[in-house]
Amino acid sequence: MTPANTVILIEDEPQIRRFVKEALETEGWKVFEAENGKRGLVEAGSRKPDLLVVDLGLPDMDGVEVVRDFRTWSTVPILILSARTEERDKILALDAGADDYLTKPFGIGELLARVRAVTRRRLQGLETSPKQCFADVEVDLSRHSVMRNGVPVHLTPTEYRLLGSLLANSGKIMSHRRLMQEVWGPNHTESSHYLRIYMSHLRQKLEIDPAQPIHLLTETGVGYRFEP
Amino acid sequence: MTPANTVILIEDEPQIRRFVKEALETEGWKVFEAENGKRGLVEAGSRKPDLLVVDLGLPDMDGVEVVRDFRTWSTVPILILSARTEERDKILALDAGADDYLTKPFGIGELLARVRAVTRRRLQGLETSPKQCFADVEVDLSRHSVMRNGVPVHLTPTEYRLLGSLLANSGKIMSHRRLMQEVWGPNHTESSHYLRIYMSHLRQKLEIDPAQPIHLLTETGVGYRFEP
DNA sequence: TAAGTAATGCAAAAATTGTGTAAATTTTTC
DNA sequence: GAAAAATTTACACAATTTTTGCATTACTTA
Repeated sequence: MTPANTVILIEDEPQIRRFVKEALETEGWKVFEAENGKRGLVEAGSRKPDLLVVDLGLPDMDGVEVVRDFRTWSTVPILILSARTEERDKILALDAGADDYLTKPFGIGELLARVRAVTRRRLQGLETSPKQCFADVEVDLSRHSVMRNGVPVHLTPTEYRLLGSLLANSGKIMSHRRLMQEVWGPNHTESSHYLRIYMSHLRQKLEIDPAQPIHLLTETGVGYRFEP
Repeated sequence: MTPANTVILIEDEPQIRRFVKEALETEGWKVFEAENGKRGLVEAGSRKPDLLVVDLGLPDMDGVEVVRDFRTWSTVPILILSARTEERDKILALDAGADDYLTKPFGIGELLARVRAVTRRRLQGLETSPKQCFADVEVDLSRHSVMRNGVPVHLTPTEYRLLGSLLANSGKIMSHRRLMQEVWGPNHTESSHYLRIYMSHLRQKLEIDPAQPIHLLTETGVGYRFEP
């Protein structure tokens, strides 16, 4: 878990709360606790959680009510903990918007595995890809997108590979031979002719003054270099 | 009539298979059965399912292996049925990519509620709301409905899956290979010929000027992208 | 510092590859 | 068996890569 993800744990029994809290913390979760439904909803509203773990049997309101209320404004995953084994209870909670329902007593391992399963899809979607910026240009190599002043810039596949190769070795000099090999493959290492043409294209598209490049630099007799 | 959702049921015991099949059919699922893992994977590859229900104890291979194999090319939800109550088994299956794990014996009601929970999440997808709008078009993936200026637009199942795949990854480039895998299954990754034909259909049906698309965009040599 | 040589930049062509669309044919579905 | 959908076939068109050609810049040495 890269950035400490936040979970709200709504559970009135202190022992179970402590047990679950410790388990979640071993997986890198930042846990906020609430001992009743009302406080839980307030916490959920202010902490911007990535997950809710809710006990069904709360002192002030039913857990299903918590789920319903929360679902009116958020799609964050909800995992239910409950001592109730009745099928009717499970159906009610799941149809109210819960993602999973775990019956007490349960093992730490299963709890954590279900948490992983329930948060997996969301994590995939929220994964922020690394962006590289220079001047008025923003490059997201993994998403294949280049923006200039917020306007998309179209690059051809070859232009893309060349830019990627330079950016991946930002600041370092890349020899003609090395660049040719990375972009055109191992059979095109003699000439650096294509390189000049495509460097020219990149400068036209990305440099403020293509004739006086400040980021896509020539190292005469050696190769090229990207300077951030 | 909206096209029925498809589920592959991989289960060797005939009684349970019939029991589960009938339950799913009452909810409008179109059920394809397989009595072992190999056949199940073949069915999954050719039927383009929206859900997999897998028994862990299969005669030819372990259910976890089925999950792993399937997950190499599809993100469709997987629900595990199992007689094994060991925590270790649950953890293994969930971490292999299953979305939920139901222990035998189980009730019809709980099974269906868990199916609803698991597919609801999928339709909301990666942080996408159930309804997506662009230009004069309104798409509701959960209802299988597409409207244009309030008028229903008919899409064939393939057109629908392709649109769904693009919308679920809104803004990102989807490679030919990835789209072919998601829409035509793991055995059609070489050619991107169908893709061009169905992209053309979608543009005819959804773009204001199909010859100058502004939402269903081509990334020459790479793939396609939906721009909201 | 001027002239010569090597290296680089760039435009525009030809060649190649990728793409859009219609229509005919086969397969599936009801 | 009729209708819908998927697949196959065919070809015009567009984008990209490669080739060609030459002007410009950077280094070297007299």
